[in-house]
Amino acid sequence: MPALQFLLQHTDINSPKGSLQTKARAGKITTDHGEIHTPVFMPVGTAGSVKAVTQQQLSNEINAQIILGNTYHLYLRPGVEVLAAAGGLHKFMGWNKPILTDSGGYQVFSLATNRKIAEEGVVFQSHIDGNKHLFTPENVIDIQRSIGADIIMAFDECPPGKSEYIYAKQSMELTHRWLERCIARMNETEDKYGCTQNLFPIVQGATFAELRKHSCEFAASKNCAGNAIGGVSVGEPEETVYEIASLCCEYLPADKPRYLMGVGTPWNMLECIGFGIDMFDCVMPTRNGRNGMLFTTQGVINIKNKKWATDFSPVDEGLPCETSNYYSKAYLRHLFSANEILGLQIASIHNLAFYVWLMQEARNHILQNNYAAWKTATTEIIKQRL
RNA sequence: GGGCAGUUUCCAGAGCGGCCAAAUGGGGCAGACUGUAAAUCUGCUGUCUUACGACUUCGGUGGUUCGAAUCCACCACUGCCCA
Repeated sequence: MPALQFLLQHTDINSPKGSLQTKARAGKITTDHGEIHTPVFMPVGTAGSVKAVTQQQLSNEINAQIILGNTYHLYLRPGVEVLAAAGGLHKFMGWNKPILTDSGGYQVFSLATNRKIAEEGVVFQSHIDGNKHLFTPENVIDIQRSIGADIIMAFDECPPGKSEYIYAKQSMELTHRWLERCIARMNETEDKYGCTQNLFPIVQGATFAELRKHSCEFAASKNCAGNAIGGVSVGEPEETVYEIASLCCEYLPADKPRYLMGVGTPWNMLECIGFGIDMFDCVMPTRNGRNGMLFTTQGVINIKNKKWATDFSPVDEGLPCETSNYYSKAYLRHLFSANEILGLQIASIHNLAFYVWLMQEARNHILQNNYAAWKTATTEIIKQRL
């Protein structure tokens, strides 16, 4: 019995006749750690930290509703024992809102040179010390139980976007068998720390419509609290991501939240909201922020460029974020030039605030029945290079 | 006044007769980054040219040599030491 509830509050389908329509939805997810209004962007806090950002900033300034952690990273460091002794990741890191943990499936992809996949599971070579570790659907569930995540991701294989059909099919089938083992493990283990934990299956199938459809139907048949679409934005063109997301939304249940994993750019998210996606996560606002790329209400800025050296206007005046309003572009560029840590912090806070704000705006416009028009106009602005 | 060391492309600094438009680092300029092995990575950085290539550079002047950033002479600066 999942404690996670999804209330579908409004769909763009209800827009007045004759107006542009999409399949965008506004909803509310309720977990034991609080509510999540969708569409939502979830900042990535891989190793129990959203890089360069404090929990207070996440909560108060960025208005993050939920963050991610990563099974693989947290398992390696600090390890399950420390997390269990702390009473779970929420207490350990001081974050009282919902947490979603990725299963380590993405590391099957990103650490491809250091792992070996088999039916039983995946043997990883730690990127930290080279030690070998076995991940199975069962122990990945156990680890995520110990982390204490509100939303637990099934263990999957995330194949490259350009995978051949045969490989994609076999990989998807393996992911499906692993899903059944994850579900079985969930059923035979208890929630930890007094809060309900909910498993989300992950749809795979690479770029093949037939496989994606089948994978969606398979995931849907498990009747989990929500469903995720994986294996996107892993090397395939943007248009392909849209096709997959759009297709999957047709086959994933409408009364459950849909999570598009690892996506993406601000305009990627706006597009996919239009297909009926509710949840996103991506390292882009933090990683690209640390590398000098700022997403703003006016467009994209490379703050390292000399053109900003004497631009004393705020990083982003159009955003309701104190940090974005307070510091100037010239100052932030200086911090990057001088290799000052504060620069990474400001850029990360700003980008995350922008992502979260963008989702709030999207939600507002869905509720106002004018999402399509707003999306088109907004995309054109925020996509341009300044 | 005497002795020694040095003067290289934006900076620091290699090079000590041809493979040098000149290592390396810094700085500068630009690009990449999508469930984080990333405060990272990749280009470019004398002029002209899409490129091939051509042209002008290594304190100044003059020499030696087929050929000089590299050798010689003088000059100009700079640093250290002795008076």
